[in-house]
Amino acid sequence: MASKTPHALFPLIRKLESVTRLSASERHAIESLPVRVRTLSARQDIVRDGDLATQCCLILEGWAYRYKLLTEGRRQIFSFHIAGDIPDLQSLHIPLMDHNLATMTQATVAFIPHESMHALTARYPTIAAVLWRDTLIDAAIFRAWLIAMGRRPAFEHLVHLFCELYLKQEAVGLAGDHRCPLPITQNDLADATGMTSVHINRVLKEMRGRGLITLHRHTLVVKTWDELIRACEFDETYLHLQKRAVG
Amino acid sequence: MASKTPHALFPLIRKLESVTRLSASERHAIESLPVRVRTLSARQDIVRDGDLATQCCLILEGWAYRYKLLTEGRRQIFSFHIAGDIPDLQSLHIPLMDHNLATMTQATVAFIPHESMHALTARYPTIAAVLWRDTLIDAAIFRAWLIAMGRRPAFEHLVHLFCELYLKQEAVGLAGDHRCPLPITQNDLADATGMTSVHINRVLKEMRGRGLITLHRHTLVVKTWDELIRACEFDETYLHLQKRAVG
DNA sequence: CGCTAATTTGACCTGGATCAACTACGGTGG
DNA sequence: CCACCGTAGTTGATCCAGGTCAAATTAGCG
Repeated sequence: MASKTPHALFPLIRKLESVTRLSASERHAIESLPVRVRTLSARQDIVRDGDLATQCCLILEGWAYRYKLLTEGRRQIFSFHIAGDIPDLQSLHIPLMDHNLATMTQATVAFIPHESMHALTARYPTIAAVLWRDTLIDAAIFRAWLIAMGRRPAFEHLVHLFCELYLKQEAVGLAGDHRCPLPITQNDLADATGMTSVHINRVLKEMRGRGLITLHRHTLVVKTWDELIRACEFDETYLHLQKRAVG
Repeated sequence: MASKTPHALFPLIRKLESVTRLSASERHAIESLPVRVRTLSARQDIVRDGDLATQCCLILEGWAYRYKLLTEGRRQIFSFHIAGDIPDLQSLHIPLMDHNLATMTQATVAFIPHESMHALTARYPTIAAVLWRDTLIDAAIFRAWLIAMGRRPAFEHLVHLFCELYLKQEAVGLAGDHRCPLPITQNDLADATGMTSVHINRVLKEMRGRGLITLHRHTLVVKTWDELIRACEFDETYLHLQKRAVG
């Protein structure tokens, strides 16, 4: 491994190997996937609601998010994505998009044709299983968001989201020392939580006031992790994070 | 086909064939799955939050639902399931349950060991793909629920849910003529939509008043489908229903 | 018939929305 | 270096959708 130059799909391989051990041929098959790497500017749609997707998008760097627009300017954000994620993996089996995928920040992404993914998963059931699993975790996160929307008050809801985003980043080495990037606006937080940006602002003020967190210049600083966990009954099980199998 | 006695897994085969054509050996492999058929009474847990699942549960008759409990008696319902659904298919790749699955009504279910499912999907990528697709639609429905929770007022939200439940049942022949079973209480509707049962009751009254629907004795009667659709900007794309490939 | 769970209604309350400024700040161009 | 501008964040005042509490009323069901 150390002798090879890092492959563009390394983030994907790392993710798969955190769940299962890949054989040499499996690893080789992945590395042979045809990829098109692109750098996109912030706030740019990657696939749109209504599109027929023909490729998947692996995030190599930066943030992306998924959302849907309703009438009267309403917007619902479904998820935030970081390096290693394939936010539109679901399009592999449901090509007709029912929502949008866009960059949040400037981002580097790798596009992989569905065709190649289908060939890969048909030949290597293990790889198919791990990718499938990934989409299931995606769904588990949706369920967590449903709980937050339906049964948590605003304060708890937002704390819960922060815990999730911190842990997701920590798992891939993007967060640490109680601090992580959070390159999203209060308006985005509002559309992710079903609130208004005004109320997000007030809840953040309250969180600062209680000495739980700080959110400044797109950086989240967690003051007291334990209290944060307690403030929202956070149970990380649903994220199904592995203990860093591969460095 | 007509010469065979109906197999217990026929609802599953029908679902798979509505998406793809199965070869004789694929069909045979499914019919050879070891199943344990049971009839359960209403409101009985099938798998619990925290359990390590070892089998999947195919619903043959009746309703099931998934939910999670929080402190102070809060409950969030994630989904309702009918014949043909495998509500815990996700446990195949994430055995550690992060929520509960229970019957809503008395129900007949078929249990299939994970082991057999793994063997089946490893051998038949096509079957794996269709089952994977099914879990992706599950996720698509979660997204629709997120929108409803986050960005729809109560009335619209509930109308949307009714449209979804009607169409899901219609697709498998359980609804028709603007009428379908809805064997759930107003309290369940409340926990599914993030409201209180009092408010559900008032919204239902309003819906009756506007002549949109009737909900009585666990039967939903749609008075004017078009208005219902319009009242909640319903777009059925996310359900990815097939045009009845197999009868 | 009687018991329990489910539905319905009324009175009142509140978390978060709405509306409307105002402030801070990172560019950008002169 | 500063003036300008657009985006994002902050704050106050007021409002209302939906929650809470409590008490009937009705439906199932053994």
